[in-house]
Amino acid sequence: MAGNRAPTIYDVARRAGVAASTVSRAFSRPGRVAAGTADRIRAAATELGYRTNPVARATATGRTSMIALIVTDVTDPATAELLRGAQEAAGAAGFTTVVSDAQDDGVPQREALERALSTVDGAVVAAPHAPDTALRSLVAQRPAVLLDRMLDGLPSVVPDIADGMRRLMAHLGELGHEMVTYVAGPADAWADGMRRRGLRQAGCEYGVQSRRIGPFPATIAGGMTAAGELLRRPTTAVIAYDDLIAIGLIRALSARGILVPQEVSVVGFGNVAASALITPGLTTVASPLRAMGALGVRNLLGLLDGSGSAASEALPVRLVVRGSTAHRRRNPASAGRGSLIVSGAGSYLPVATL
Amino acid sequence: MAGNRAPTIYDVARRAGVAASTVSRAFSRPGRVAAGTADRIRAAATELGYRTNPVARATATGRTSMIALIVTDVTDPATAELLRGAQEAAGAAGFTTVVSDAQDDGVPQREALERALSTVDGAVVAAPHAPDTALRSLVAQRPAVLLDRMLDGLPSVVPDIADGMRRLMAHLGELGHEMVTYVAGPADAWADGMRRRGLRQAGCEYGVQSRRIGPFPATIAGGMTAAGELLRRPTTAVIAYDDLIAIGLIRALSARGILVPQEVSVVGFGNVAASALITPGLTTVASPLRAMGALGVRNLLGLLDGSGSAASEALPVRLVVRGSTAHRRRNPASAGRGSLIVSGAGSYLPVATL
DNA sequence: TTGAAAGCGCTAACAA
DNA sequence: TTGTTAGCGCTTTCAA
Repeated sequence: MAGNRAPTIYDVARRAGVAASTVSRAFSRPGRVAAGTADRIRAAATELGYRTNPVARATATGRTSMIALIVTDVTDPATAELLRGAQEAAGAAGFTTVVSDAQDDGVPQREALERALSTVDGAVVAAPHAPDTALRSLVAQRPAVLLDRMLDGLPSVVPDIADGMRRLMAHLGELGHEMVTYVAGPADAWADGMRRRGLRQAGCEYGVQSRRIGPFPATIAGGMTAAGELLRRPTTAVIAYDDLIAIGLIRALSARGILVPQEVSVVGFGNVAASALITPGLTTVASPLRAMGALGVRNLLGLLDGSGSAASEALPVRLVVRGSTAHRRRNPASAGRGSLIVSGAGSYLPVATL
Repeated sequence: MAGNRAPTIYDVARRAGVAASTVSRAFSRPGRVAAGTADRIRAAATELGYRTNPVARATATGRTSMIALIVTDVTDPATAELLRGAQEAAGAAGFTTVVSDAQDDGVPQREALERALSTVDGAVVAAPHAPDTALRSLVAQRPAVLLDRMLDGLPSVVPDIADGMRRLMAHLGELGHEMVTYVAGPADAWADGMRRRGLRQAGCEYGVQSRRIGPFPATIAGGMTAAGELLRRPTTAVIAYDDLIAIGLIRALSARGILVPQEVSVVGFGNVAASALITPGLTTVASPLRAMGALGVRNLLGLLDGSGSAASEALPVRLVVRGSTAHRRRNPASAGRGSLIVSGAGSYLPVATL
């Protein structure tokens, strides 16, 4: 028995009666080898149980066919969807994915990130709150495309937030709301800036006023905190930075006896699984997460083989209407207890049909 | 300018005035080199911005310092926790993680899995429903440890299901339930068998009868289906195979006007995030997912460097009591039922405690 | 403790 | 179309 090590191209070459380089060609660029020869080689390979060794190939070519998926929180449901899309696209293109959980750029993770980065050809990065500088230093090391965030001229794939905001405003406007409160997410988040801008524009467009509270952390706890502030500044409709905040909001509001959506409508961004599970279901803007992950990878791959442009793309979103939004009440039934309804602003609302 | 390629040990060697092999030693096994020399080398390395090349090292040693995390569903919240724990442990040990989403062993993914497998030193596998044969062929290729599932003598890390069942039974028994219905998960799932066995044992121990319906898919939809069958065979307490089924059950039951927990108590397994979000909150058995992921990796690493045993370990679970369980009603108020529930929207049900 | 030299398995000119 | 021949950057005997 000739040792137990895995067979190499040399073993295959000997058995097929060709040179090792021919075997290499047969696998790395089929077509560059005569059909008959290729058949013999394939036959020999399967007999021997030969499998190409990606590591050896990588040393020789300098390309590993691996890409890093760098995220700040694997446990975030949105991240998971992004990952799935990215993995599918990578797998389809023959690439293996290394996922690195950078956990908000914590110091201990830095080393792991560096390690991961040095073995991949490029990276797809979903790090909504990472500091710009961190991203820049990352991009300096390897080609990368950003997910769910834009930065300078760096290639990225994002949802069309402005359009999402427009749909939200249209929806809320139809329901008779004349003013909405935006519960802001982390101040450094690119998405937060986009939502604010979208809010202003859509507000003009649909004649809906807006004001803002926050920032709050993009978590359920953050939303619960925000609810406190909301109580002091009544409103009939709130747009939360994301689903998690919206969920926290709904929970805290409900706990205090405020009816959602009867007294206040709440909407979010994201359409995470939990938004369909809570009571009432959350009306939200759904980002095409899976598609974003996949497109991010495809764009990165295009960048790597030079066939792609380093452009940014905004993918269409869709409005998912659930139970957390309702028509603005003319006469709040809950007059007795600390209602959230704004009585003022002078104007009586036109009651549209539901 | 000497080209823009990354510096190698040769560059460092020249600058430090030593041989390349000495530089190699300085990084791969410090201590095997004189302190002064090591200092010079380190200095030269940082000046040049040298970083070890993991790929080259891997060709030379045959070990990549990467491990695969093979899962069947990245979007499953439990999987995400497992991943996080595994990643932390791997990172701490200087290992990079490749995650492969095998998606229930679908054919197209097979190739991606093979690719991933051939670049790693070993694998941690969280594939609750994968066929035994798939696991065996996997383990034949690389050392592996199973998560949340046992198979033969393969090393694995699992939760202490029997104990979880005991706690559940004790809890339900205290609440006056004399008979529970177990809503089974996939028949081929190892965990399902364990739950059934645990159920029998704990039933004896606490004098609680049990019967079983199913199997059902371990999804919310599966739970909703199960609810239909449950209606035909009334019960005061149900133990679901997992949280997802339990959630589906609660939703479907509520939608039909059955009060949880007043008319029927429902418990699950897993303590996924959503179980705290639904109304009522789900009483469930929490597995130490993060710890399991981490331990799985550590055990794998032990296996790889020969310092570990190929044993299986069961980690302690804990009972999380929320609003979905209550004392058994003497006289079920089925009279006015249905009218009490506003399906999907109302805030009549008590808001679960977090 | 250090250096010289031979690989690891593959790819990529360059020739034939 | 195929073979020859250098590497890729690192580790690892084996000597010195």
